[in-house]
Amino acid sequence: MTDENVRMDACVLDFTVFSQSPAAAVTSVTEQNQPVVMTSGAQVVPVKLTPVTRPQLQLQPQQQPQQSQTQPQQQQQQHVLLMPMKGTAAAAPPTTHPSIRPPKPDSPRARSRQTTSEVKDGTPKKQKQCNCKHSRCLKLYCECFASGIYCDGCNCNNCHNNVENEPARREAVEATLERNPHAFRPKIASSPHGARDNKEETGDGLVLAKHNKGCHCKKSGCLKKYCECFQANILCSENCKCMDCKNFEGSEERQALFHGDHANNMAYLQQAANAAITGAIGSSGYGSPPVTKKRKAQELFFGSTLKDPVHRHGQLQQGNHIKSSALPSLSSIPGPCVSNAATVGPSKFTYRSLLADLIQPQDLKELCSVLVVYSGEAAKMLADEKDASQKQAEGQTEASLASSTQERDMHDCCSSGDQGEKIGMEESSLDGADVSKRRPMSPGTLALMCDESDAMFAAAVTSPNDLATLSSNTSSQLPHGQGMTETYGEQERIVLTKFRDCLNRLITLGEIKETKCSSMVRGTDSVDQQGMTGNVFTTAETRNQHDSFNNGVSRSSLPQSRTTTQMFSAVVTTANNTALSKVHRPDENGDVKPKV
DNA sequence: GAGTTTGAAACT
DNA sequence: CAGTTTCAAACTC
Repeated sequence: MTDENVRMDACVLDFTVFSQSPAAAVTSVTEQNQPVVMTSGAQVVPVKLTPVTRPQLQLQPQQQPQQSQTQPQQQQQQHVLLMPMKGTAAAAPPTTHPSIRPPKPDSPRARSRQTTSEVKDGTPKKQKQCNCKHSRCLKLYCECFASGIYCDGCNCNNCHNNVENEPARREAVEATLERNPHAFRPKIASSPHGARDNKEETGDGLVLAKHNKGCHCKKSGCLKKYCECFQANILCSENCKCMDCKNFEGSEERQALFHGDHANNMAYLQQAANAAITGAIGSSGYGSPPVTKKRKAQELFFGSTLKDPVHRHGQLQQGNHIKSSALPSLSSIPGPCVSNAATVGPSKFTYRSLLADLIQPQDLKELCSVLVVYSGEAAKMLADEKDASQKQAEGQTEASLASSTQERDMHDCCSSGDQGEKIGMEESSLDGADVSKRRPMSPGTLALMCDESDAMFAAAVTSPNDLATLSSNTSSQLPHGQGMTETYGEQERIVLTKFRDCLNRLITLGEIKETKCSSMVRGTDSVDQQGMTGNVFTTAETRNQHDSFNNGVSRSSLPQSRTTTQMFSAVVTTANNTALSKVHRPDENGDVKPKV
């Protein structure tokens, strides 16, 4: 038995850490400093669960030799069964970062079901329970077992996935791992480190992770939850061996499925899915009595008509390309593209994010600028409050020097082609005496200021004066010494608070838009699909409503970012009345007023 | 709620 | 490794 690593997650066991050094001891703790049990062999690991998870299970004392701390009873916890790994570190998936790891289904079948069943409309719901009858919940058929947790309150028969049958369960774990050392590893590659490489947000909010093994769907078109990819809300990838796949970006069937209000139009959506699948099957001939259900049938379609039955997914664009020969409406969609109403055509559904026309790149830029300004203001405020006398003692010379230094730093940072590397280089280079000569900005501020493209930032800060003022406001007011960390914390708190306000407003806008869209879908049987195409707010009614957010100004006369801009402005206004009311705001003098 | 469909897992 | 069977969830009626 080799060592294995497990990282605690708020809800489920994250097997991605198996990629870490096998010898590395697990040192993770829960938010409540709950230790992670880390030994060889199958283990019982206490895991703090989110409120949606199951009630706490009893631990076998002998199985938690390192668990010396008493679990707080008020905390709902789940004991995740650590699976023995047999030297699988080499083939482990990318590592993840706890802070940015997205909600990830360890097993698409198991985890995504949990996710979707637990949280709906923001209301936590009880975790799905298995109904195993013949597997004793000791095979991967069992969601609980596959998820590495004990069955608890399930509807299973002859369940052995519990503490009482821990030996049997352990055997089953080992047997499973013997068959497939990666059995308990996440099937969805969702490494944050590689997030920018293999994951990205599509226009409709879909996360482009990859299923490690890929699905093998034949009949569902990968548009039903039978499909692990679909269930995990990811697109099929080149790893998939699915037939007649419609779960690729640009797929109008998929867009039709996702279009509209997910929660309130499931029947509609499913009907759309069925129509899409049925239509595709009919056109492809797959729906006709198949000679065999096996994949040999693929060969019948190869080159015969329209379908590449194997690799017909968006990433490869193979299927899209082939299918487009029969679907001219899609033929103009180049590569992995975001759906475009103009190219899809007036009679086709096209899904777009409800926020698609609310958020523009320049809005993000402006938001960053606003937050940077707030960061500077916060620093200034704190500096004034905490260290007024000290700052005066230090004199203006040093402050000026630091300001100019910081200005240069920021400019260098933001002029760099690779901001991330630049930051890293700066951080590493500041290990020595250099660090004492500079006044580093708050990490959050640095991230805000540097984690955006040069062009965006340059556009946000339209003049060198702005840049200088920003940088000086951001850091030059900071006192030296131990107050720095405290200041950073407060600085980041304020910035994050403002950012949260922005997101809340964005959510509100999206919800309103969503409500309008869904009512549109439900309210009429003859939905103008053209109106639904590309922009869910292209009907007169919704446009008018949307315009209400623009203070009555005709949307056609507005930049599309207007709503977001107003949102940011509202945040600024709010902040003026709250946390930063005491702060001398540069924009009051018109110097560093955010471009919002 | 029963029956069917589906595809992953398990098995041969 | 491919084909077949088993299994439980998803889905349909």
